[in-house]
Order: sequence, then C-alpha cells, then structure tokens
Amino acid sequence: MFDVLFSHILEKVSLTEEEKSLLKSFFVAKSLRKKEFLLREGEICHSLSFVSKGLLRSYHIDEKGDEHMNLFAWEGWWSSDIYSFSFNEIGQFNIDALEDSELLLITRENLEEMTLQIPKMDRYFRILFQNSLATKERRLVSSNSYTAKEKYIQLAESNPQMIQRVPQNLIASYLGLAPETLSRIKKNIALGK
Amino acid sequence: MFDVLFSHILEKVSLTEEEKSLLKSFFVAKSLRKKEFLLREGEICHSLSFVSKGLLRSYHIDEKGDEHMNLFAWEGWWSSDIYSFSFNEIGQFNIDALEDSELLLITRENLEEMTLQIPKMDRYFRILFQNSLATKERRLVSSNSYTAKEKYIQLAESNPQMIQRVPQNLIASYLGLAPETLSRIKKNIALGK
DNA sequence: ACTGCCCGTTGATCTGGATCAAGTAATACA
DNA sequence: TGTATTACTTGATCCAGATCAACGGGCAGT
Repeated sequence: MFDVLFSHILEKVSLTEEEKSLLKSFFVAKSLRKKEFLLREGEICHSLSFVSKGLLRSYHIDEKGDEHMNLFAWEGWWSSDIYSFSFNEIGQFNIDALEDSELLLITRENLEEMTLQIPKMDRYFRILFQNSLATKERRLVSSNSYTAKEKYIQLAESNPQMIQRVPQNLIASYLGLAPETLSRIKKNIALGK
Repeated sequence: MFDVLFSHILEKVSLTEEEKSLLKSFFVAKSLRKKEFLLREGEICHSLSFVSKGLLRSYHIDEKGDEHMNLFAWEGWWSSDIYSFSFNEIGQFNIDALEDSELLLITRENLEEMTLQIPKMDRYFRILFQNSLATKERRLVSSNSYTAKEKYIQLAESNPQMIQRVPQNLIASYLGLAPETLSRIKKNIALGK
C-alpha cells in the first residue's frame, strides 16, 4: 500500500528502512468509492491525501451552482484544499472520487511531527510544492493569455493522460470553458482546424 | 540589507547567529533601476530573488505582443520564474523593476548547498511554497469562476496594497482584463454599482 | 434486454468584455 | 516650466464563447 508513496518520495529524497517504517506511522489509509466525498466546501481541510490508486477531483461550486474543476489527482499525486490546510481556515473546494480510490492521509499535526523527526521530508515537500507552484503559475498565465482552442491544445500536449482519463465535460470545466465550447473545438481540430 | 530577509525567515523558522552569517554567504546583492530587467523571456532563470526594497513585476508576452502580468513583488516577497528555476528550462517570464529596487539573489546551486548545510531552510521554503501554492490555487479558481467586477472586488479586498502601489493598467493585466474594462468597472463601483 | 439518464453533439441566439478610436489628465524629463 | 510621453477615461462597435434548446447514443442498473 505504501509502495506508490515510497517510490514517489524516493524520486526526490532518499529514505532508510527505519525512516520508512517511522514514516508509515504518520499516515492513515482510507478507501473511497466512486462519487464518495473526501472533503466538502465549507469544511476545514485537516489532511493531505496521497492517491495510491484511483482518481480524485477537487472543485469549487459558485453561487450559481456551477462547478469549477481545480485539479485531478490519480496514482502518485497529492490532493487537498491546500489553502484551507495551510491556514486552517474554511475551504472552498470539494473533493470526491471519480473512480474507486485508495488514499493515504496525513494530518496537519502529523505532518508537523513527521518533518521534525525526519527533516528530509521538509525537503520532499519543498520540492513537491515548488514543482506544483511552477505548474500552477504556467496554468494561470495560460488561462489569462490564450484562446479556448490554444488552452485545449496546450493541455492535450502537456497532459495527455488527463484527456484520456477524465470525462470531457470535466476537462472543459478545468479549462474554464462551457462543455459545448470544448465539443466544438474538438470537432474543429478533427476537421483539420 | 539582510534585515528584511531575516525578519521574513524568522516568521517561519528560527535561526542562530552562526546560521545567519552562514546564510549570508549564499546570497549576492543586486540593485535594479526602474525599468531595468532582472530576467527576460527565453532565458533560463538561475536565481530566486528576494526583494528587500522596491517593486518588481513578472509578466509574459504573447505572440501578439500583449503583456500578461504574473505577479508583483515588493519588500518581503520573492520573485523568479519558478518553472524555469525548478526545471532548468527556458522560461516564459520577463522580470523588471517598477521602482528602483534592492535584491538578494540565491542561485540554484547555492540553494541546494544552503539547504544541505542548514536543513531548516528546506522547511522555510517548504512553508513559503506551500503558502504561495495555496494563494495561486485560489487565484486560478477566481480567474475561471467570477466576472471581471467580482475579480476586481476580491483583489481589492484581499490585497489592497497592490491596488495602491501598482498602476491600474497593470492591475487590469494581472486580472486578465483590458485596461478600458477595469476603468469602467471602477467607475461603476464609484457610482454605487 | 430494457429503460432511464447522463454525456456529448449540433444549431440558434445572446452578451460580457475586447477592440478600435478619441480625447483628457497626469508624470517625467530636458 | 514647457513639452512629450504615458496613464486613464469615455464612446461605439465587434466577437469569442456562453447560454438555451433539442436530439442521439452509450452504459449502468434492474
């Protein structure tokens, strides 16, 4: 169960066997059936969740009731309402499962304790957050600078797995588009623009 | 010169006097006159820059030649093309000074070396990047979910200093709006909506 | 296998914000 | 202190993408 997590961590920092078993003690496993919720808007997010199997989505619902996808997380990715988690404030994201999923959860308190006992884990998360920030920054520029079609093409090139695995109407929402718009864009591309 | 940096770091982790003086050795100071460039699109970003005085902007220029603001950094904030810095790839951001500025630069190699010698600095940057990620995530949702007016009001509430200090046309770009649009929005708000 | 219901498609119409075009106020610079 | 450049405003028009509506096809549950 920890295999996926360890191999992910070992890409960034080394771990001894003792550290590995110590590390395990800070996590709790959780299973989620398709459509089950991990977190709801308005709650405080107390854990970071690592996906060892399955697929989660995090999204915001606006006053009109429209959903806006924030991110998708499958094997090897983390998911949480990072704002709520970081500042211990009420969050604006829902997280639920698009497929039956297996998760490993670590609470704010356990993260604190774990990084004190295994300082290397600060480095792991430093690199993780640094990379996520870099990616998010690019996405934000893309969102403000390009046309709907350009955004879709960029996504398809930079993240083909997401296109394969996530339903099209959710991809549309992720890109800030109406589902009809994405449908038409794909048609145009298929017709050779 | 290091006062602003140390007080910023001390908000997140403690430092001994020896650590402070060791830390200094990894940074290089740099002054930038208004309109001078720190980084240009197409270059690789080799340093993180801490602003101890002044104001920087980072922005992307699209194929049509239009500028898209990414962020503004004044006293106590870091600036860089974090994607380029993290992955050692060609970047898409320009960084220049909106006011005469004083910076402290640390290179990728020195960051690596510094975190090995002072592991606490991994924790500092972990928290820094975690918070930045949280903020950026909210901004991205806001960008996809709200109207121009709502975005402006949210920014004015969450970051009034930016409104005061940064020219209005650059605020417009930061929000992904045409300058004319922001001008009209402000007029409407002044007229009591 | 049947039926209900999401999900994606296609068409028609609408609209928020962009773009184009002037004019005016502020700031810098010589 | 004048003049040139840049920032902001206001008006007129345009358009990418949203919204509304209707239909067909796949797959989920019984």
